[in-house]
Amino acid sequence: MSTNVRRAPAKKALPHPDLREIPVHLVLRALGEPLRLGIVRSLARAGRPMNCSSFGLSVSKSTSTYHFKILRESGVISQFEEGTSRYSELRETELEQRFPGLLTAILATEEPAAAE
Amino acid sequence: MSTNVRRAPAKKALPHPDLREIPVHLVLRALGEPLRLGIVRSLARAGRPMNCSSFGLSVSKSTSTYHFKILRESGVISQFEEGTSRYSELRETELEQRFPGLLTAILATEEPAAAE
DNA sequence: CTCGTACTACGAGATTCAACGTACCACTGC
DNA sequence: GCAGTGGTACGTTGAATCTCGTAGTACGAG
Repeated sequence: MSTNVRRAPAKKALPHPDLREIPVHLVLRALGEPLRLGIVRSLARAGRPMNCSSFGLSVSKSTSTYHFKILRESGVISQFEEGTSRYSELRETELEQRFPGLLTAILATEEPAAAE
Repeated sequence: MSTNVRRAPAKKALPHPDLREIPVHLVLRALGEPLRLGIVRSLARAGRPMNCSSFGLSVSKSTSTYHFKILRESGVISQFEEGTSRYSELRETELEQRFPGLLTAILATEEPAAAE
């Protein structure tokens, strides 16, 4: 074969809701859960997509999937698959446009000693 | 008796949590409920204490009490009794100090057609 | 093809939440 | 005193939420 960069990593996007159709109380409810808020904080700190398994959450795999799904369905994060793993990313810009200042205000809050 | 203004209305305050001890996820959860968010919006629009019964909520008395209690316990509102009724007030200034920009950002969101 | 990795979907259990009715208390006005 | 108003507290019920285990899919390495 010509080169060794033949195959791009196959970023497959998953379906995401249109943020214009998300009422603010859904976002608040999604972030009103310590575990999910922690995920969002990590994502914001990282500033780039993160592998689901690199959060070091202390719950089972199926429980993580559940929380990531809620975050995705409430428009807070977007996810795409790359190879064998799934990456999550904060929809920071869109969120800022839809709910100006909201995410910033929440993230500015001090952390209650990150669950390690 | 001497005069008819003898008795001041007897503003009796109720116990409220110290906002410094409220983690942000509690506030988010409290506001992540449409009915409670509606109450907070009304309070913000009024800009002054409101009688519990003047919200015109379409739930039973005991349910209102329940939601007001949650808002009070999560530090969002304060309540005091005056005569025979109880008034609620947004803890706007304290909230702004504890979580700068948060309440503003939330209230700036358009309302999904106020439940009438 | 087989194995291991990374994650999902489904079903089940425990806990929490939202709504209600009833009973009750404090105050007002008659 | 007695009734009415405005609200709480308690117990209950149904729904939603959170958690997990199991089974299964999709991919990459060998």
